[in-house]
Amino acid sequence: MEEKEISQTVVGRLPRYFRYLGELKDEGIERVSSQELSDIMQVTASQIRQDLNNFGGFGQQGYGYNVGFLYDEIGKILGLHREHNLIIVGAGHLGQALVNYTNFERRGFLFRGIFDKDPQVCGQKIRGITVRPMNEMEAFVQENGIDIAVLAIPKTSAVEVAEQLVSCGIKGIWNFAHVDLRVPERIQVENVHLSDSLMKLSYNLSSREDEE
Amino acid sequence: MEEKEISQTVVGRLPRYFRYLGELKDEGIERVSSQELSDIMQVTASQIRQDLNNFGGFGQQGYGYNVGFLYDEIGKILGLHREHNLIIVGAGHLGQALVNYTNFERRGFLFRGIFDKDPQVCGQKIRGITVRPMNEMEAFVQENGIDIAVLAIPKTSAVEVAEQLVSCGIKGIWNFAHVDLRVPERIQVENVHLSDSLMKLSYNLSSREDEE
DNA sequence: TAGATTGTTAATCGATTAACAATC
DNA sequence: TAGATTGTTAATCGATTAACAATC
Repeated sequence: MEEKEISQTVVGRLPRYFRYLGELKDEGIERVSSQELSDIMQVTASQIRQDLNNFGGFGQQGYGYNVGFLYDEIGKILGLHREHNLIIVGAGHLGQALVNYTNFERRGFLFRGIFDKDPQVCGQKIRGITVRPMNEMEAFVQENGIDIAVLAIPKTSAVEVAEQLVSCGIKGIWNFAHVDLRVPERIQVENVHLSDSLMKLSYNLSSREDEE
Repeated sequence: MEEKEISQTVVGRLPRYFRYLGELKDEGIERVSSQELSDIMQVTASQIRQDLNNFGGFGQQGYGYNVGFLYDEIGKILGLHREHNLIIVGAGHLGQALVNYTNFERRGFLFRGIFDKDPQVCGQKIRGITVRPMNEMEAFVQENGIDIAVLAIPKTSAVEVAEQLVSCGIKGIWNFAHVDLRVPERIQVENVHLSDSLMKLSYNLSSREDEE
């Protein structure tokens, strides 16, 4: 389907376009030019046009882009037109926070199961979803068409759990554990390394001080 | 102090170097060459040398890099040799998850206060830290030398809270709200847009399918 | 000294911006 | 038709990789 491979740099910008277009749509705005979007989003109009043209000509010369149409198209590109079945591994604070964050569901990311190794936690319900023991995970993934697993566990167990998930056919891993997972190329991994992010902030604070 | 501005691309890689060097150090390994590190980290040796040389010559020809020394140096570059005083705004699930994540503390990021607009939540303690009402926030920041604020609140209130924080002298904002904050240039903002991250994963899952 | 490996310059590659012809 | 704005090519800029002289 895809002609050329799209760079991750471009992919990383798509959600932001999607967000701003959604806001414009909510405001009832029907059309937008790359220049107008450029002013709002603080990126160059040129970059916007280049980015969008990776996926096809969504605009019209002399008119610009139809907000609703472009919003829907980017949504489709991002795969938001279909539902994803997710499980969360790790029912700690972070796992709970993610389950309770309803915005994911609105975008079609549906939490189907929660797993935890702690027998004390198993059986409890989080937002209506029962926490299950780890030994039920692999069967659950296969029986419920789970495509994404969220790793909200310490790095010590993440590598092993990732291997289990791969072996039972998971397609994507949203990894909050602070390790780089080595998985077959067909498996998509998206890392959220919170402490890396905080260190970046720390660096920028220090370097700013140095300038003064 | 800094000679030239370091690109955010390079800065973004530093925490990862730091992590791997920490692991080598824990294993008792004393020296490492850029080539060895390259094999472990799956980046080119050339990039490692270029990145490190942005900050000075940490290695020695014919020998490589001293693991402990390089680890400490990168730590200093990242500003981890000094303590940071943080507050969390928003005592919801995410805010609680962050407070309970002890690794930040180990790196010198100390949570000094938690704030929430819900009177029901105020007065409660999370990991020994009392949740305070929002109207105490500005004074608290000034009186306790808070340099970083963590925004774990919905986007609807994030813009306003960010303005308050800026006005009372915050230096950095770790922003988990799904908005782009517009703050003066001197303020550092580091965004964690979880839904953007999930959408990226979703895109990569879809594009992978298309290839098959 | 010989071998190893850095620091650094030069070459390549990719991403961003500028420019403009195509066209609505 | 005239004006506006895209889609796209060309120019620039920055980041990555390769190569190698410096040096431990």
